[in-house]
Amino acid sequence: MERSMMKRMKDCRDCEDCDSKQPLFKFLTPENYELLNKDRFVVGFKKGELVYKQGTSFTHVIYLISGLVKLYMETRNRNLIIRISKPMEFIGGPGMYTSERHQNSAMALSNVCACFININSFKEVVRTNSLLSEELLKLISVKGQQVFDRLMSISHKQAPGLVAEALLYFSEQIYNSTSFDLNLSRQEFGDFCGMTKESAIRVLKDLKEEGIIKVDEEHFEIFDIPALRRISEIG
Amino acid sequence: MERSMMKRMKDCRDCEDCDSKQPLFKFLTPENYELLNKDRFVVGFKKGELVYKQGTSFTHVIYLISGLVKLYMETRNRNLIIRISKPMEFIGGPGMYTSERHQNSAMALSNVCACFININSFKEVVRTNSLLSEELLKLISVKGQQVFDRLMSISHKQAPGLVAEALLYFSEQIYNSTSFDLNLSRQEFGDFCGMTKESAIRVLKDLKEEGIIKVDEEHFEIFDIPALRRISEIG
DNA sequence: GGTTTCTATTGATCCTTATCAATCAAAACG
DNA sequence: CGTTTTGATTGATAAGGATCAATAGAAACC
Repeated sequence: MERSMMKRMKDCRDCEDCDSKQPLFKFLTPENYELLNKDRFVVGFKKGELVYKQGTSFTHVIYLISGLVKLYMETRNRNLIIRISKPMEFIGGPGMYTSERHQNSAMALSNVCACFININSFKEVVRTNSLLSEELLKLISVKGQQVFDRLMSISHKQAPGLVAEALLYFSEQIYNSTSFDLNLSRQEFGDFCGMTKESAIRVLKDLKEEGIIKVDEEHFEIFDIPALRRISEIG
Repeated sequence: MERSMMKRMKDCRDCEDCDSKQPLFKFLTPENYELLNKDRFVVGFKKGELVYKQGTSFTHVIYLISGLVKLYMETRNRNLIIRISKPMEFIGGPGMYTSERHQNSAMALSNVCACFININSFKEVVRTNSLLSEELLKLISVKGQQVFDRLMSISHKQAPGLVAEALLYFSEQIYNSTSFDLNLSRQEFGDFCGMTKESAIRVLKDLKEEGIIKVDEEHFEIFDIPALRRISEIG
């Protein structure tokens, strides 16, 4: 395990003093903190390890302290990556308040450190803290909206638009830079775009030849953001 | 306006005695009812009329008393019908707790009677009633899950699977019968399936020729539910 | 070090679905 | 009524991606 991850886990003795405190938690009372702290534990995952699997019981709210995680759904034929989760986010999807089962799978894309909070404690806190519960409603609504937008894109845009959108997503939402090392294989990148890896590769090649991006193995560089935005918009 | 709609509107003097009371409302206190009742009003819509339009302010939670409504998103090229809403459901989508704007449009598919509840009153009630807010979390989570499932279907299944899924949806979720008059034009049916009307029509033709369904204008009859389920599953 | 395995890439081909155009019937309209 | 308009249907064609196959290179493994 990395030194930085060890440090984080060691520091993580009390949610109230947590280095990676979620904005949502500023609404918590001392009693809330105490309850959440009781059954809480921190787990480290290595790249490629499954954090949880579609269909298993939803026993813990999982809060991502460090690293990247892919959330994806599996079907007979192909996988679809719903989104990439980054530190200070909850992962687990909408299963918490629906079926008590995970509706998707989560896999570590890098070394990951995650905090597991007992689901019953969490729900109890939400139940007794109306500020928190309103914020959680907002949070779930925003996530829901993002899935809507994904649905619109995937059902209407074609390959170049989808790849451009994906590149903008990674640049602006995940890595906050026009230059980044993508933590996904080409297969996974295709799964994220909702197409085969071959199609994704071909579009990347076109974008390279047009001088809009540079790709070398896992390293991506975006030269022309406006062009990508244009391609993403026209679909 | 229809007689039945007149009756409903006349009867709708108090939410506590509402004929079409939402399961969610059993958690309301008398004070909650009073607050919701204050600014509440009922509106009738004729088939084809817009209940609200994508991009406008989210000023009211809209509760469907009678009739069917299509919720859809519009883009440059095509529309996508997200779902059909039936009586005793809230419509409005996730906009309530996100942007204060409607993220989709709603159009009456039949004569419709809907109850408009002031959004601030509604939020105030949710804020002060933890049972209700937990139920709302569940409700929003279930809707979110359904969008996920839609996303999986549309991104992976091909035309026959999508049409079969749509027919099962209308039969089982909307009309509760294997024989029904569809309130959608062929164009709208295509928008619901996420394809062009021509493609949808061709699939319907194939299903007719295989003896799985019968279609005459807007009247649909399903003879072989298991076959549809099979087609829907294999995609 | 040599073999095996896995991933990325490219080319060729096929399948699915969108697009375009034409026809037909029903409904709306003057 | 005849005319216009609208929606449904069918056929022909084209475009976009998926699939399959082959190759190359890198990484993993004896």
